[in-house]
Amino acid sequence: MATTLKPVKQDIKVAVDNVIVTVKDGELFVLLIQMSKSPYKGMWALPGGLVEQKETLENAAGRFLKKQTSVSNVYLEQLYTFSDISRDPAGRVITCAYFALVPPDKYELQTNPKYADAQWWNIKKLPALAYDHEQIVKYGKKRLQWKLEYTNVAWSLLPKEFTMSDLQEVYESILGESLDKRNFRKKIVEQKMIRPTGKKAMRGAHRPAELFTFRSKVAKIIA
Amino acid sequence: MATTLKPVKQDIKVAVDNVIVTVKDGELFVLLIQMSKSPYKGMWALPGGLVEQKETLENAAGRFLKKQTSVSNVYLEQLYTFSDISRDPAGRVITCAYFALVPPDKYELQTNPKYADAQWWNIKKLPALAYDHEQIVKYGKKRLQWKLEYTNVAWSLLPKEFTMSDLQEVYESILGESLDKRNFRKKIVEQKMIRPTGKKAMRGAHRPAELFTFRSKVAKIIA
DNA sequence: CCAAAAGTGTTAACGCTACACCCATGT
DNA sequence: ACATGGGTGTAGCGTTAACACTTTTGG
Repeated sequence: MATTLKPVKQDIKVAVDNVIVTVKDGELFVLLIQMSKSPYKGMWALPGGLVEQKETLENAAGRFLKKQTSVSNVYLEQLYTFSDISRDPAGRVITCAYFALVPPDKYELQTNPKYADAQWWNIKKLPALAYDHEQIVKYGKKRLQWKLEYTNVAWSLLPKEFTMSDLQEVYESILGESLDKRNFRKKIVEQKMIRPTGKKAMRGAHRPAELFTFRSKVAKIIA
Repeated sequence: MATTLKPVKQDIKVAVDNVIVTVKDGELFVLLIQMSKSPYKGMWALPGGLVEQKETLENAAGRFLKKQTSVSNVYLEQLYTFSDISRDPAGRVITCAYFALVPPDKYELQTNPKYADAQWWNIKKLPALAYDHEQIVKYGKKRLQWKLEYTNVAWSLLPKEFTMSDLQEVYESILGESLDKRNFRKKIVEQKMIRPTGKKAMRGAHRPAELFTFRSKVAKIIA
């Protein structure tokens, strides 16, 4: 690489955008903010913004994540860097997309005065998005599906303790298909990702379900 | 994303670096250039450089690839964007790494006066690399191994016509393990990636081998 | 005729899929 | 007692992995 940094006429701004995902009621949701200024006033977009001079892309993504959801210590992964020349009408901006997985018991949406609104949107029913954000969301969804099959990322979308059905629901909502209960349990048990807590979940007029917890909250390849 | 482009004090340079890979004699090779200026004078590094104001990252990667190898129309994929604050001692530079697969019959190394030298290095015996380039090469190698198993990228590393053994050699050198001849052929034939040309390769004192060619030179997921 | 790589099938183990009934609880 | 979700086993099928000999050429 030849970054001899003689006066170069490069003036490209660097941003990050987060695809923040959670699962509620068996459906996948993405966090979007509503833009309050033109040219995309009123439209929805991924939360993000410019990187600061002295922070890494990952730090920037974490910073914006915290600003919107007040969570930290969640799964955060770089997705892809988008660089179309006219992706931002306001100037030359490239954006590095991250995706974050937020468990349903943890987040609290922040009302940021800078944006008109912030809301979870069902990923199947998204509004029109600003910039190239529709493309980014699609990319993120696909990556999540891959990750789910080959790693233990699912832990990032569940509370500390959960039932086998909760876990299966997460898989089904991400993969978009229903799975066989017995085969699912068998696969999960074989992988040794989770451990029974001994406790039971009493959730209504039926047999209580065993509660599990993840053995390790570190990303691991299980395939 | 809030790129309202009010005067921001962001001054981050954006570069690309290429992990250009080929296979020769059953071994994986990476193209490195030798730096002619301090602070890394004499050390080896990945070919790359700053992105121009009006080009995408992918275009920039293609441009540097062509400069070094005089090839175009080869497989080129974005790897990851590296952004450590002090990864470049000369200033704040983030780099988007790409990897390129070059077939052995196609390239011609360009002698670029800007660099002391450019050479193929066996990936198992790399010299000390400048910047964070060792990390980038490792990352690229891992990605290539994944891609090989789930897609038909191998076409990018072979000449138009090749024998089954040539193909197997590519797989073995990337995966770093030897494969069973019969099972390998069976798998490849089932995947329908290749087609016999009817021709034979006469390469010495042994039975001639059938020559094959790829049906499609477009990246496809085959798993 | 000898050396060298090409080409070819079968079997056993394993993993994946499909599938139906009983259990524990609240009302 | 009934409605609701929780929990369990097995058999068939397809896929993968292991394994050795014959063929065709050049020297």
